[in-house]
Amino acid sequence: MLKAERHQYIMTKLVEDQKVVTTDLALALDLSEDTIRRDLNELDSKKLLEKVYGGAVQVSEKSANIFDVYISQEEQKKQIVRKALSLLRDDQVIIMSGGSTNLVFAKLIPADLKATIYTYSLPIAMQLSQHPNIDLIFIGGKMQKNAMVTIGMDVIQVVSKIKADICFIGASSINIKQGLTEIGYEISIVKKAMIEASDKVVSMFSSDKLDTKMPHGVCELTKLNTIVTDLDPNDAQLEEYRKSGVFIL
Amino acid sequence: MLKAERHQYIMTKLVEDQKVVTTDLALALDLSEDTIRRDLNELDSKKLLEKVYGGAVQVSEKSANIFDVYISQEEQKKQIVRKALSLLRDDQVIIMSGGSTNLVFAKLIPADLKATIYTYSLPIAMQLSQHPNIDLIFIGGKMQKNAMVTIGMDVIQVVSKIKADICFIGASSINIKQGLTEIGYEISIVKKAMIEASDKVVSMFSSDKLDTKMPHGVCELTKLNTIVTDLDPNDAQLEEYRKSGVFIL
DNA sequence: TTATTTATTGCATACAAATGCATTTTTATT
DNA sequence: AATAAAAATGCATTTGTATGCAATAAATAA
Repeated sequence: MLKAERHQYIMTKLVEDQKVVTTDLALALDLSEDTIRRDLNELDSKKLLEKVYGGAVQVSEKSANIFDVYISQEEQKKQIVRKALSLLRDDQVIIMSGGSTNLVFAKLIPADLKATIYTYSLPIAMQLSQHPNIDLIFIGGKMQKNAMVTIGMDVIQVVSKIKADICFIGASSINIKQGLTEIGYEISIVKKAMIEASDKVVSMFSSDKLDTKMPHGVCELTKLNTIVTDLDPNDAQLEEYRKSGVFIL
Repeated sequence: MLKAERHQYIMTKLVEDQKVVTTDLALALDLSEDTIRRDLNELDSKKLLEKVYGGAVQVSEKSANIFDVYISQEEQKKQIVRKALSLLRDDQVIIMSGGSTNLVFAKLIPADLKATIYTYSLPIAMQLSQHPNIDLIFIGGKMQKNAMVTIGMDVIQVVSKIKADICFIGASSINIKQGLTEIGYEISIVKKAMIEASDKVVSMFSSDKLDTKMPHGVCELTKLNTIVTDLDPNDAQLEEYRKSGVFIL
């Protein structure tokens, strides 16, 4: 009896009885329990069943929701993005980068805003697809799976053809000298293209990103029209940024 | 009796009665109260119920998430797609359309499969972005927000340049004369392009789609290599489809 | 074909999990 | 505060599991 046959038998039995017991299978198939256990582990790793102590059961119905995106310090981020809502106007063409701050922003966009939004972030697109009045365009390409954004030349090509009124760029790091910097090269390129494509550039980030740097430059501070943080615009921490001429919300 | 079964029993009982009592369960399952308590504590730590003095009660309804995608008759769909898993091979280039059946399929793709998958469905991309070994390419364009898929010329252009080994197409309707048909014109066009781009065409759908029609044609039955339904391949309902030469899984 | 490698299987052994019982601690109720 | 029920804790026993190893079967190369 081939292994594949055995697996088929086990899966059939599992559907019939909702469960299988290691010892029963060993008896029925005339094999050692070891072999059965190895089979069950193999099927488990393929997510075809769930191995449990003594046998296996069908894959659990609940299937943990993949679509839950955890947002750290959501309250703080809400405070930031609420300020940025004042920058929105009807009929704008908007580009949004990824990042959890932008995701929170997307959640809070008023239901009556009519606008066209380009994004390359999967969670942001999911969020905006719930919005009744937004024309949503997803910028396709190869997915960077952990960040759930598309990257690469396809993205650059599309972005560079957009003529947007405003773009909202998340920030990994920002400081006076280098301006915006990113940990990933590819993301930095995409953000450069976003900035070129937009009349107005807004960056939202929490204050712990201030005065930090990453390897890949995105743009000088002077390219930014507006930055939005959790701090009061007059906060001492923002002194140098104020001097650079960027508008602080 | 496996522990998993017991937990299942407890959860069922909990839904029926809104509560469970330690001593009753011990009696009903013929186990010591200690074991029941350990079970209840375990389920509590998994947030599946709330342990209280003397037993356990239901956990308060968890908040509905925007990202929750409701799948009707998920069990039936699982049965369908499980059959289709046998069509997957390492190193295939795959195109997947949208639809909840395909979403269920995406969930069940074994973790060790290495493949490249193109899709234009947001939920499917979210799902596949969790998969460790799949190269995922999202096909961008204007979002059709209710279906959470991209549509339009951008999609067609990308799809028509793909050379795929296999495509998985959801079906709105299928019948002998017209073959696959769709309610939306744009989706029908995209699906046509998918079929052209793929060596092998697979369509998965539940049997209630059989012998129904929609306004926009996608393809004749003969263009399909394989169809997968919840029915047994030899079911009388599939008689005419068998005659058409399409392989039925 | 034969030789070599690789995968599969069963066994022995050490290890971990599950369970019930006795005992102590905690909790709810009067 | 007193009491009875429930829960926690430590322990012994049973049962299931992981691991290395050897024998065998299957696949691949020469």
